[in-house]
Amino acid sequence: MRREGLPELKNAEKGKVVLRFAPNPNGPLTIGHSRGIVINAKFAEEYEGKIILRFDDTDTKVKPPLLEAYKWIEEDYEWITGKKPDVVIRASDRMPIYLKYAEQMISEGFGFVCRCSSEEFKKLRESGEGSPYRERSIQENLDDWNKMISGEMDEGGAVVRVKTSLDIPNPALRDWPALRIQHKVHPCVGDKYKVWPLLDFQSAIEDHKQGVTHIIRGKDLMDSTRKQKLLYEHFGWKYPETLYWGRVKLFGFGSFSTSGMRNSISLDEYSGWDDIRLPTIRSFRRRGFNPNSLNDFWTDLGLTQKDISISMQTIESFNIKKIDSTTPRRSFVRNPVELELNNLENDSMILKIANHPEGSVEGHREWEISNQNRIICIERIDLKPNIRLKDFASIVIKDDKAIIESTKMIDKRPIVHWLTKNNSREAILYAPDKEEIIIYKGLIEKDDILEDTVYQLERVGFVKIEKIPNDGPVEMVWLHN
RNA sequence: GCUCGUGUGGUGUAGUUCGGUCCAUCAUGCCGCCCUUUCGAGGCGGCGACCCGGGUUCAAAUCCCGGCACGAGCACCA
Repeated sequence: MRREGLPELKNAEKGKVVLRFAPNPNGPLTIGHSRGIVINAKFAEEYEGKIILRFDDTDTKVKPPLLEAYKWIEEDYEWITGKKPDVVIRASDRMPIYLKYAEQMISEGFGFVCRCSSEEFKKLRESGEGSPYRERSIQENLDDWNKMISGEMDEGGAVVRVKTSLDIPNPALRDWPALRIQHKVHPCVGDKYKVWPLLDFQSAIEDHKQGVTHIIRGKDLMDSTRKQKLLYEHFGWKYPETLYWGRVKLFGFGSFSTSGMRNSISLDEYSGWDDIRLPTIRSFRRRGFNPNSLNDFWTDLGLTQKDISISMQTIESFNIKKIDSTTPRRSFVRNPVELELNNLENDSMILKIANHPEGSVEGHREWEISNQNRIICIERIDLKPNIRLKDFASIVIKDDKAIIESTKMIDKRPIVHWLTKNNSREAILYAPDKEEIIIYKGLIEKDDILEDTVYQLERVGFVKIEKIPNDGPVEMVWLHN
């Protein structure tokens, strides 16, 4: 039995599945995030469920939210899935809820305020001891809690912990921290809150409030699941089904973290979040990737807990399959050499060049060749005595003359792409190469090109034309071979 | 160190729940051929893997035991 696509969801009822995708809005989405979007969207489609886009923006210090990123992420999401999420929420909007549950936790004695420093607690945890603050009275805890939320207590002065058994073998789970003090201004809600929940707490509460039935997350969050289950037991809630995926590394891209990219961009090492060297969704979109190929790619990878390394070539091959038949061909001559056509059969003629060799893109371009218009350009690298100008004629090159031998295919000489000088204009192609951008200068067809359109430049590769200015060169960005 | 997870061809992936139909699937990659007026696409063929060692069994990728390797968590990040 061979399985196609994704595995089945446990305890999933059609129409009742609720999923969520929860990024940190400290930057736009990367190609790595797109896995979460694609997989969740796929499951939502299969089970007729809904997806919540939740912004986990409860850290103002280490990964401060970027105000613009909320909008960007919604755009990125929509680009990938072709639709909007069913629900969009921001954790920062829902602070009263989290604080209320935190207080309930303390009042009912399964949470406590711990005044240990992180170093102190680390030592205690290692030796299997509990915090000296864990056995204080509920009233003492509540008093400290009020100092925390009023702003009386300094950052680092205390955290709220979820009380667990100290006998749990996994040290990561013991008395785990749920909320901490952060006085820094939040770009959305200002300085209203002095205490912010940590991911494990905020996410646990919110998943319950939203009725999330299935969580799909990275396996680095396995201990999060375990911590949250402990919290759910305290509250008497039922924890969602949970699935995990492993780490994905993209060959060809170094390790990019959102905060790292943010820093590099602020240092002008990159032109912006859509810099063609960056593995962001915005960059992929800019370069002309088809979002459906991302869907096919991640679905093909499926959902495994293995840590994997993927070649960009694999993603690209999915994209080629998606776009090849609908992408018009054009001619781009790098390092052009001018030649004068000789031996024309007619004084004037119009060449019809198909937009696509298989005809899957309708139409053609018309190139005029005449006695007055007989200068052509080919790439310097193609400068050989006997070549064939694609779709036109076999020629012999002598000095700067291209002497037509025949318009018929008379032998198997190399076929090269070319242009008439009259129908050409300057163009620049920007291609990412690791940390560099390689610039190719050349000539492109003057007519029949459109901005924001993906073309396959014959014998070069797929590109997107970004700008066709009135003056100056056409600007193009590299997609792939 | 403690805890958790993962190990199928170059890269991914199916099969592992209920052992036989698996001399192991599919994709990508690489090689060759065909087709094609692109170094693209398409077609055909080929290459190449069950981490290791024991055990159970008529039979093990699949079950058991023991190693090994890799990754993650043990943050007042997400």
